Amino acid sequence: MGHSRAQKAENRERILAEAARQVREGGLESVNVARLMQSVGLTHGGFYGHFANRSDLVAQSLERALVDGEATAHTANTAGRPRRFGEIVRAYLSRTHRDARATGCAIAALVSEVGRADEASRAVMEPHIEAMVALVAEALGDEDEARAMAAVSAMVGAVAIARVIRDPGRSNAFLHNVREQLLALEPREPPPSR
Amino acid sequence: MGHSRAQKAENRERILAEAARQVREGGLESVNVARLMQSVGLTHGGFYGHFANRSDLVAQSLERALVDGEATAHTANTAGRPRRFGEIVRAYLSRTHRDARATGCAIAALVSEVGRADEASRAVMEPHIEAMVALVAEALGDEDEARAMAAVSAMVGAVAIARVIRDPGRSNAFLHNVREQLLALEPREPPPSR
DNA sequence: TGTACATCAGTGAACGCGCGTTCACTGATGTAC
DNA sequence: TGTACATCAGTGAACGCGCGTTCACTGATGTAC
Repeated sequence: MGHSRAQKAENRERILAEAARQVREGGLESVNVARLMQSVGLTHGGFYGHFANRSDLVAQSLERALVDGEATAHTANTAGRPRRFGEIVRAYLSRTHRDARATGCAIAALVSEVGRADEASRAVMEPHIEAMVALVAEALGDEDEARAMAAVSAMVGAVAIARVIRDPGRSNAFLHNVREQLLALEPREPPPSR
Repeated sequence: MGHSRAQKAENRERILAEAARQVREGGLESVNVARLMQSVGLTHGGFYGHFANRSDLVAQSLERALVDGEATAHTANTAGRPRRFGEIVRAYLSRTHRDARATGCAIAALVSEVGRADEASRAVMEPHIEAMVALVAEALGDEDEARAMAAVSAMVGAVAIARVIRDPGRSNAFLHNVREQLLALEPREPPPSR
């Protein structure tokens, strides 16, 4: 067995990345130390060499999920900021994103749960919400963030709701309708090109 | 101790109502049989005279939470349908509603959680989402539900997000901004009076 | 460059606690006569 | 209307399982000389 220092860092990394997936897939409470370690090919005892305890891990994996999710959710297939409003909306309100719970936006995956979590967890998610609002406001060319807040609420709400609706057709329709409504919002200053 | 049949029905009722509160306050997984029974003044053993098991209770209390929440969330201080769009939005996106997790809309309290729950739980929430969309569409005077879906997404998303934001001022501002944006949506056919 | 020892990442058995569930029991309710 | 018995709502001890956490141990890595 390779037990080098480099290996340790790499293992910690894999544990955290996997936890970030599991947290989005099953919620904060779904993370199980033994199962998590097993899914990374290690045994549960080693866990405490990487994290103080389960709750430490959960806090860190929430942050990680939020960071990882941002990339997937609105960058989809393009790269780098600043992005066009239409691109963000289309990526976020796509079927792909709806179906990619484990890798998609952690806000949509965990909002209602984090809303009743302890201050620490809320503090972790909060700046990511602000960042998303700022990103959307910028894409809209707005100086104040009012429209962006409404758009972000609608995006997060729609994806979360679309995941509840079992019939694929109706779920798609929901996503589609909200997407069209948002795309009708006009950027204030015309974006770089169109 | 009164153990009459009428008492039993009343007790079941109190257990369910309390579970519906707890489910919204702490999530589906937070319901604890012994604690629930204690909070209703009974002992845990008696629970199984009322429900098949914990998961049966959770399913029923989710439905109950959704029903109870509808009343509180958009009826606020008025009574009966159909309602004006502005009234619904103002009630839903109020600080009162944000702060009333245990008694407010169960969709906002539990969307992201139910989105990854089993088909049964999703089937319980789904018609309540449809009902909310229908209510809003009616209030908007829209024949199709596209705008209503966007409005519902924004309402649910905004309340869930506002519960994450710790600073009361910023949370209020978020709620306020989304509210104003939604109020700008014009009912198509003028409502009964204004 | 090689050897000896210390360090340390990971292992897996064991522990304890919380929690859902069962069950023999109690005492009141309800019913048959 | 009263008595005797059956029913049944609720009690609380006990059980078993899942799960977080600990810890003595192993064997490879890394370092001192």
